[in-house]
Amino acid sequence: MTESPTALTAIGRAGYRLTGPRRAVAELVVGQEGHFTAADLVAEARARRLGIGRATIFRALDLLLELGVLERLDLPSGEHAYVRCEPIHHHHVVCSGCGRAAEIDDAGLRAVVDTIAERTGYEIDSHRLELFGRCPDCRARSEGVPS
Amino acid sequence: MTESPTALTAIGRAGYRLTGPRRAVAELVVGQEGHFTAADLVAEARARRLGIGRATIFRALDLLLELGVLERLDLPSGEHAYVRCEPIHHHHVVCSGCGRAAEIDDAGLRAVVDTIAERTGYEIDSHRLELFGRCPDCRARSEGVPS
DNA sequence: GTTTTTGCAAACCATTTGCAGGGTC
DNA sequence: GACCCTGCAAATGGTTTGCAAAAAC
Repeated sequence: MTESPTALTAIGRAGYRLTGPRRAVAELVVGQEGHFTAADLVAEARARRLGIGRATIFRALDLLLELGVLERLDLPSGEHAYVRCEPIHHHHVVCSGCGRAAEIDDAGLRAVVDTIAERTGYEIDSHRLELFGRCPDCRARSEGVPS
Repeated sequence: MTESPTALTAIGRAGYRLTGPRRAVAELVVGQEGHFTAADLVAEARARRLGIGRATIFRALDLLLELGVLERLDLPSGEHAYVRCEPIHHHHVVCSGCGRAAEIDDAGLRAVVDTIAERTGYEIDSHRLELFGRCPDCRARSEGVPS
């Protein structure tokens, strides 16, 4: 169940130095349940007295983004948050209750993108789909009362 | 071809006061070709010596967002930008060349969202799809040289 | 030993807010 | 005339940067 190796080996393999602070940030990231902000990590690092500076956390996040271990989310509120993800899939359903994110595969989206490209004449390089809702757990927690 | 009325009548109809600064911002917005940032408008307002403060511009943008005349985009860079749009459609293809955005309708997306809801068990409240690519004009401008 | 990385603090940028004066309905 | 809106300047919050010391290779 250790997912840290993914992040850590990615760092090493990419030719970046495997330093203490980076390990620490990777661990913090792995410990996050749902989505989280840079500020969350900064706070947690301080709370645990890890002695890691803001800047280092931001730099580590950038690195993890670049390696595809994390993805940056833009929440409806405009906040920037991050979620862990597999380096391949690239869409998430984010729970507005607990912040947890589920990864989703194509689900027919490619066809939609192709349709749009055709209709608009644009050559589409990239896209981002973000979905927001309530996860099964959060629904169960509140739906026991059917009015 | 005047699109200003849309924005202006929307403001009035919604019960907000139709003031000089708001008119001015609406005009600036209408004059934008592609997407733009709040900073762009601030700079332009200052260049034209309109005497409108930053705060007012931000407040006017919020208003236009609320009225559905504008939509906020999160560019791949993480920047916040705005585009004019019809109050109904809610997805855009943004040109990375000129910044112009085309609106797109469903194009099968609803089915995709339903599929995702079914597969993940999430109850999906909202979603955001942003596409980035090159518009026909920008493609034509550079594609004259087929290798 | 060389090069990368870190921590700190200051700088920076975008956005928000408090408030007195001015404009709109 | 009452209330909404504006400008200003200061506060805020998030992110970046410069640089000397420390760590990794």
